[in-house]
Amino acid sequence: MRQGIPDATVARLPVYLRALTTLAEDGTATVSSEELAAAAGVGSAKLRKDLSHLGSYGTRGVGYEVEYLVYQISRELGLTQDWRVVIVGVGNLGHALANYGGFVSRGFTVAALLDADDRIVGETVGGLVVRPVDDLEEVVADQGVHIGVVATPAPAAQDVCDRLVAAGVTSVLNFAPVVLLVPDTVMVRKVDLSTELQILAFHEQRQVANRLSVDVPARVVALEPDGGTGRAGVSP
Amino acid sequence: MRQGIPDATVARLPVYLRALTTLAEDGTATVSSEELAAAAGVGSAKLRKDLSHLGSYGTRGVGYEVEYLVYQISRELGLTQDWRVVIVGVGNLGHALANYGGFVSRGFTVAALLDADDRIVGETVGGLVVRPVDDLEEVVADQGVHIGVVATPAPAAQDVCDRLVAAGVTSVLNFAPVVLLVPDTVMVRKVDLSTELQILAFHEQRQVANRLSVDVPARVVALEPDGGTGRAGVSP
DNA sequence: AGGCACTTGTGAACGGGTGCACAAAGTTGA
DNA sequence: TCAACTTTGTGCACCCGTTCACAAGTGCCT
Repeated sequence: MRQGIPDATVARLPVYLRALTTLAEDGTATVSSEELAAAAGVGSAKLRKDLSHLGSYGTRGVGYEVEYLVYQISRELGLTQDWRVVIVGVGNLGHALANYGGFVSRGFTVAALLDADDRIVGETVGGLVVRPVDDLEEVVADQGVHIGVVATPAPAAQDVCDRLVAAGVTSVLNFAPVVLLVPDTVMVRKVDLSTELQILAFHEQRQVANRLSVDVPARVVALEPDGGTGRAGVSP
Repeated sequence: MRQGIPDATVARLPVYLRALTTLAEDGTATVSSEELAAAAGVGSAKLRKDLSHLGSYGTRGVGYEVEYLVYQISRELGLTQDWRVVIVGVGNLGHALANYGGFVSRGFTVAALLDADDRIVGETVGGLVVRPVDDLEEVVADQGVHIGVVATPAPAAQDVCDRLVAAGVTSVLNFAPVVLLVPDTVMVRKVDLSTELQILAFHEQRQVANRLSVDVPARVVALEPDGGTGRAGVSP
């Protein structure tokens, strides 16, 4: 139970945490798995199983104490300690990240902003002065940075990543549209805006296809309980 | 094979597409599953299985023709048509999105930028004049918008989403840190920066714990490395 | 023409995650 | 105290995705 929380569960814990803090702000003291699951947009069984991986923090017949659960999830995610983050690349996205309040409120501290462009270095963004990217190694070492955020243009990303890793960073959040190569001791997560849009486009296209096939003899459509890939009999 | 491409595969197609266009720019004509898989950061077997869902587009003994595969994936993702996108909320993140080149290059057109703040309305961002959020319904209808991007603060997100859906949008990309409720005919994808960081923090924490326990008899794991948040001895 | 080297496409085994359904455990009210 | 009710925690069956391993197909060289 304590041993090894499934990845899928870990990925959902922040969602639960968000829902719980909202509930706490509204003054809710306890919450049932059903309610919390609804707020988080998952099934109640899944939620209970997820939480059971952390321990037995609920009370049968009652539910979960909001504040206590917030603490337990925070602790499990490692949010009770302060993580220092360095953001490399202060373009449009870097600006957004530097000004994003969600970091600080969750126990993350932006240790520094770095950029290779002389025109940006020296500017103040989100309360921090942008420093030259050459300070990378110094910043990571002196400030004890754990997490690197890569928000550079694609061509610079791998190089920046290499330097982060060499300097001792073991987790990287990558916004650049490239696949970063790292030693397997380092964890990389990628966020790609255009990828998300393309996935949406795929489903849009399929929906459109479905809509068009509505007036087609219904026989074929009915077979697929799964909502149907709809592509009934279309041959290329 | 033609019937219903798995979600996991769809999510990877944009990655393959990116790798392929890079290869194409470098003048590569054909590529093996091994090479392409390496460039995309996945296993070669997975890549082949993914591509096999689209059809038999490879040549045994040779590999895949880059340009042809680009076309096939693009078509499957629906990128051969132009999708019109409206971005609601032109704060830091909205700015970044509006200026992001990756949209246009992939067949997405930003139809309009909307914001509720009078101080921002009228500004020109990424070549477009920001319009008041009241124009939402008009924009969606007149411009034939398919996809809505929600980049508003959390409190406004659900309302904006409702209006998008009511106006006819069937896909939503949500950057606000809330779970959007939509009818199940509408598809929502969520991108949450702080969620990603929290997942990294979890793995960081665990790595640190592992490092510490290397030279310690394994039993001691139960100790809290966490610098005394107080609640150490709480028993249920 | 025939063998060799290479690469795709896929059947089959495997593993992890999801959802159901229910027993266990706690609460409330009489 | 006891019975009725609520809600958690979990065993189990199922499903989807991943990985392995290999037969089948293709080009090249002799």
